[in-house]
Amino acid sequence: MEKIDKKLAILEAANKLFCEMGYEGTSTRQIAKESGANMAMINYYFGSKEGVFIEIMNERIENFSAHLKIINEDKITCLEKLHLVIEGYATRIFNNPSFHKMMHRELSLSQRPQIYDKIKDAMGHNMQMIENIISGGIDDGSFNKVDVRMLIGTIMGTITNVVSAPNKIMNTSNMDLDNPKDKKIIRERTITYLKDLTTVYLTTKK
Amino acid sequence: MEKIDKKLAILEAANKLFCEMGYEGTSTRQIAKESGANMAMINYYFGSKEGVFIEIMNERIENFSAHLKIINEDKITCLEKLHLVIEGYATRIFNNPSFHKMMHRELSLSQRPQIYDKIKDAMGHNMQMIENIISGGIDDGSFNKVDVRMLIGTIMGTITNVVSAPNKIMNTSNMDLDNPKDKKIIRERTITYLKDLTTVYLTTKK
DNA sequence: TAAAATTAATCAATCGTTTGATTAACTTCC
DNA sequence: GGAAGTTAATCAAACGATTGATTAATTTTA
Repeated sequence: MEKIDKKLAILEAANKLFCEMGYEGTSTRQIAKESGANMAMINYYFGSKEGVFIEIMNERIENFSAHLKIINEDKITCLEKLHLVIEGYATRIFNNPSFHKMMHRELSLSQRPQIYDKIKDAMGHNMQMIENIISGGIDDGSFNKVDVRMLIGTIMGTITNVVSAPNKIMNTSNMDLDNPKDKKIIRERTITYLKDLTTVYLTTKK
Repeated sequence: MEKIDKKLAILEAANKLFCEMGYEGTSTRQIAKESGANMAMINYYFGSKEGVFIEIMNERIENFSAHLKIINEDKITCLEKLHLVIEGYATRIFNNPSFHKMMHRELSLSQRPQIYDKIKDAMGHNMQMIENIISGGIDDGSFNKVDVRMLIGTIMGTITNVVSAPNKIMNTSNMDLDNPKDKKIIRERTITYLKDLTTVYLTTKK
């Protein structure tokens, strides 16, 4: 036997290709070539091309969901909690923008039901957690009474929008999220803005 | 003999299928079957499958851009202008959510460069117009000094987010954007929220 | 009747998947 | 301890199906 990590190699290659080319746009032959594995290994390990996709998704979503749980237990104000969530959420997405784009692509296509449900569940879970934070602030009077789920949609949607078209936000044509320096600039600007927006909207006395 | 325009029939069928199944996920044979035309007619009229796609995109984007131009000439306050833009933008997108999703799919995949550039140009043009409105408000002192392009990203991103996962926003599991009644409820809630958000954020005196 | 529109048939290429054979490492048994 | 048996891993080749595109023949239109 040569290598035992061929399975991992396939997952990594497939992940990269799915992000870049999309699911339909990636062939099993490309995955095999990129990973250095034989084509048959894909079906041998994962049953099918879709099996590879599902495994990648499951892994990522688990990993993603785990993060938010910690914040809600800290003994800090609701606004500080929310700002921690924004920071964490933005950091995660900016660290892997292409995967985040692929997730939304899957969500908007709603072809593979297994994946579709998985993503929606994960997103729903995250939303519920953020909703608890904001609702907590409203209940104790520190936040204005706002449309909570819409505000969550704003936070997520703004970040997604920046990630999918960073140059449109930055108004320059050579910003690149793959460049660490550029990425940091864009991410920090996004976080600063979202903190300001939520603070004003949630705590301004009319 | 049925004397309906086959060229138009192909465009309509392709548009529907591309929205539902994605570009790669749609075959020329499906388009032919759905439109009632022969497969060869697709290449006869449009040269290629991609030719069909590009024609659909060009048509839509032109149509979309035309709308925003009117508003900026009205003799109303900047805030009223912005709210008109929000209404118009939301209404457009909610009237054709599947096309809007397809546009973002294309944008996130950046495969077909011709299409990619077209979308980015159109979006950039729209953003510039909205930016002028908000910047105008900031200049005449009626708006706070905010991160203008980020705020535009918020408006667009929030709407996109609602469209791509309406049930997550509405916190119900049976909302359907294809149902006119549901669509109206979701759209109005989105517009109301965005008007409130922008008003508070732009006009609150600190 | 010439041009335009439409058709069925076919093209080479590529798709995801499956096959049967081979390799290397570990178990079992005498 | 070494031959025999068992296992998972890997491979090249081929599978049938489908892809987008093209051909050549036919029909419709003007």
